[in-house]
Amino acid sequence: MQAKPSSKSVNPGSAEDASGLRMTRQRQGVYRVLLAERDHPTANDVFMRVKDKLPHISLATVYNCLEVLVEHRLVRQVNFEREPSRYCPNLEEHGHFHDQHTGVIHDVKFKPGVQLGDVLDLPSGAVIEDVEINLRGQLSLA
Amino acid sequence: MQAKPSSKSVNPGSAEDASGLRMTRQRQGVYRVLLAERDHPTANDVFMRVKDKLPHISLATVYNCLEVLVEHRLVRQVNFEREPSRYCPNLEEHGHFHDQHTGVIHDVKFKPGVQLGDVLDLPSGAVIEDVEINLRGQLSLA
DNA sequence: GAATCAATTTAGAATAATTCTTGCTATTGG
DNA sequence: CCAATAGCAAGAATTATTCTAAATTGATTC
Ligand SMILES: [Mn+2]
Ligand SMILES: [Mn+2]
Ligand SMILES: [Zn+2]
Ligand SMILES: [Zn+2]
Repeated sequence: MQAKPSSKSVNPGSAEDASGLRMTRQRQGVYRVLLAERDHPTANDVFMRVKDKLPHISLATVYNCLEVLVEHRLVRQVNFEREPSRYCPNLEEHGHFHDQHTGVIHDVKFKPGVQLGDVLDLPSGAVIEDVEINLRGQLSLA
Repeated sequence: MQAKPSSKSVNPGSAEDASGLRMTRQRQGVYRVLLAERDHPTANDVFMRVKDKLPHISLATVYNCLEVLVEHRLVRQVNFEREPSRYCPNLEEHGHFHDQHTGVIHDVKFKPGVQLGDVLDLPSGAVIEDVEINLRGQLSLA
């Protein structure tokens, strides 16, 4: 259990979001990199990109920032097979299509009104916290 | 390119399946372990179980066997987050539900007649080779 | 059955993404 | 300003998996 430091007024003048995330320069930088190009970069990709703005940032910090952004649900972590994790700022529920020809990962929207239970034979009493849909294939030009 | 050794008759007396997989003692043992308990064991789980029958088998061999069984589609590899890979002998198309309370992974069937394209807004021209659906949550007794 | 020779197995080393440790710095609230 | 807490950086550690190299197996041919 964690004793939260008492703050009477709601963080006056502090750069925290509603959930108490402190938006440091590094977290800001990492988050901006993710928003800038929505191409699902790896931690190392993010590291290389964020160095432009923050030349002294470390890879460990990039991992820390990504972790905290994921925990606070500003970003989603995407895992394909056993490849390095990728990160995605798209907060709508969506899946991913990995084009194995180009290597590009595309967001895939759910059709409106579709319920998981319409599609899958869920164990009775299952409370789903997280859904992950990953597709692999190719884009044929035809 | 691989020159296949010429065999006039179709492998008389050899223990190969149709696709040319040689069913060695080790591969047999690994495969049997997977069929015996359909609980999605890790490579290391398989290693520990198969040792009963093959005390000299190595972990590297278990990995090799699993890889070749996956390539030959006798077994599926299941990845949750960044946890160790798990292996599943259920060849029907299905998803997985990870009960985070018990740690058990349940197979989840697709409802009959459901097409991926009914549910997802696939990129046009996408040819899907592989579908992976992973759910995380809990089973409430209610 | 023996010779051949590629496929397989094994033990151990190597790899690589990620996590951990530790000492330092920055920020917060008082 | 002070004390407490949170965050950062550098490098070490972890660990699932893959690789290497040498020994073994076993299918095919003689
Ligand atoms: Mn890729
Ligand atoms: Mn688990
Ligand atoms: Zn995405
Ligand atoms: Zn399964």
